[in-house]
Amino acid sequence: MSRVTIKDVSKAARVSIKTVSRVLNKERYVSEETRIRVEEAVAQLNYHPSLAARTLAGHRSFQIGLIHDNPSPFYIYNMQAGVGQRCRESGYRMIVQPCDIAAPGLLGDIGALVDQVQLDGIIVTPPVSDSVEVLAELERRRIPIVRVQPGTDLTATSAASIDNVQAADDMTSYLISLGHRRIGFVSGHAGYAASTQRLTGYRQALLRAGLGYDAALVAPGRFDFQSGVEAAEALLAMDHPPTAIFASSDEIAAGVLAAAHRKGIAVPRDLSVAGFDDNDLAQVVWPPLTTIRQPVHALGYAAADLLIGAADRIERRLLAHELIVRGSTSAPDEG
Amino acid sequence: MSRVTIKDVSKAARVSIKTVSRVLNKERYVSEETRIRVEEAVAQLNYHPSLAARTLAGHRSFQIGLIHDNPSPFYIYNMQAGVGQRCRESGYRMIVQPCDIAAPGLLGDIGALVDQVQLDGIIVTPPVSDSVEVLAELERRRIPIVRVQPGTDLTATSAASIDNVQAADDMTSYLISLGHRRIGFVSGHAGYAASTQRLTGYRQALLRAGLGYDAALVAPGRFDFQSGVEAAEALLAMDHPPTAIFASSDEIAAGVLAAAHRKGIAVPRDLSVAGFDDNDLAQVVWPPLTTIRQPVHALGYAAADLLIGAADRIERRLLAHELIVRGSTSAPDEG
DNA sequence: TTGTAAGCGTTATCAA
DNA sequence: TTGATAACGCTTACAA
Repeated sequence: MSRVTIKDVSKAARVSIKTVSRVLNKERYVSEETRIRVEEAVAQLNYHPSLAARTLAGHRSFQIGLIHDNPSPFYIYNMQAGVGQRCRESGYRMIVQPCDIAAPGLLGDIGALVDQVQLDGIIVTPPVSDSVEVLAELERRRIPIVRVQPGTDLTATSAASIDNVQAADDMTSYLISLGHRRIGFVSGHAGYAASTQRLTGYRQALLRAGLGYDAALVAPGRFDFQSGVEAAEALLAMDHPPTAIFASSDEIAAGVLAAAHRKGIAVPRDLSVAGFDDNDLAQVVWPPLTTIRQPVHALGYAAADLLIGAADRIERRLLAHELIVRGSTSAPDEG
Repeated sequence: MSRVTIKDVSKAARVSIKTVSRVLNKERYVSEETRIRVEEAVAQLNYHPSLAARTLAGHRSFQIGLIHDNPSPFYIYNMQAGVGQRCRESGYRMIVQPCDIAAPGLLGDIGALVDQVQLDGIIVTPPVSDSVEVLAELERRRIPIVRVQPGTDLTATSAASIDNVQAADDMTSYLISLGHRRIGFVSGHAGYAASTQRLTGYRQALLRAGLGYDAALVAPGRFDFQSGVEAAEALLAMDHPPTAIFASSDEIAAGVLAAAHRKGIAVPRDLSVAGFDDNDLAQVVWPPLTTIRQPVHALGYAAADLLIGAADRIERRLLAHELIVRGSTSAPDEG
């Protein structure tokens, strides 16, 4: 039951260890005949090279890290699905490290992860992607970084994003096309870049349509259910309440719907509710909601792809909204 | 910018490499004075031992795998949080591998993971935890396995579970204590062990209370929203409709609530709705729902703990329902 | 209690 | 196009 090593393969294929290594790493200068013999031996013995040995001897670990401190299970789930898919395609492993951005040992934990595992690259999702401390710690280690949806220092690292402004503009334009003239807006949490971007898109669409921007129609939210309830109650209590409300997240949208129901307002007949579908949440529970899907899976795939390589092969057609993918040249080659 | 090695530490502490290794591994026979000197050097140099080298030289990789094919983001999120927490406590890394239980290459993928990474142990969540093929593949590799909520072959491996029967019994008893005499039940998906267990608990509580078990009050569900809607419509259309409905999952419960609203039935005044809170979903959107919390985070923690050791230290008080934790003796020691 | 030397299974270097 | 040999950074014998 002991391990099958490269030596066993080399014996079975009657070549040197180095030649097996060449085949494994798809190096050039291996004759077709030799390659086939080696590959047969590999399959025959069910050989899997030791990652530890490859890491120690070479300069790649075939492992990438995914760091997050995100309260949304849906986001994490889809992100991991995308990153995981891209990893599997190239034989990489995904090391997931949930973290607490406010924890005192955070920097140490991340540093330890990078050093101990010798990660080939690391993906950070919001809000960690905008932590200057974390970014500084990672940069000191000269490890390829990809930030997902960075809100600041957009050109500092590789990044994968969607265009929140455009998406919010599209949704607002859609509501306008339905005939709405007074469209309320519930914003996201103050500190998040996405909040500002979505508001910008909303405003931009209104102005372009000649409807004007009325600050009274914008209520503050916090990306959660309760803030949606509160914001909707305020908006619906106005003298001239909006006929449509655009929520900055689906949890907010669910809260808006709940508030409308409480007031006996029919959705979508008397009130159109639209929202970003970050969480798949509202769609499941509340079909009357109109949503813009945030392609988190594709974001994860693109992020991993920037690390693993072959960024050109991204299937952009998968996306509800165009990804903005910026690559760095320091990404390692595919293995 | 090159790596800090054990050699650098040994020089700084003026001891041999082996002594540093002893301190790192908390071996005995190191004088207090030496240990302190080494630890200072480690901190000073910000030294992190190479996992690859430790794995290659030793017989531990300090990495455990978490395999899942579960459509519930909440489940995955909480599971990872629990496993991740336990890993961090002992310097282990968590390798997450989402999979498709129906994919042809599944067994090969899992085998490759175990062999390449030399995992110290592996955690499998439902429904993978009941796949005989996967379990056989893992057992061939003699790797410590922990199954979460196994439905079959309960004694085949280490496992972490909650008592679904007891939890459903408790919830049903609670509804009875509220005065309900006709309590509907919406079951989960047919193939899942949890479905049967929850139904058993429901029935058991009814019989004990002398209310009798009426199969007409049991409607089939599939753990999702839509099946909850359909089941509730059927139950509420009966000549003597139930005054309470116990849903086997929170998504079902959300569907039940939606159906009740559509019929103009007030919840919880005219209809009590109860459900398992697997997803945190219903609690967020619908406060009138009574739920039994499934302590997924604790399940993950316990599962990782079985692998990493020190099973005794589990905080059982965290749990809504007692965990059933069965350990094997093959778990590696803490590092 | 501490140190020396021989691996662990790969890749990198250099030679053939 | 191939192969020998020295790393890689650590742990495990085995000595001292």
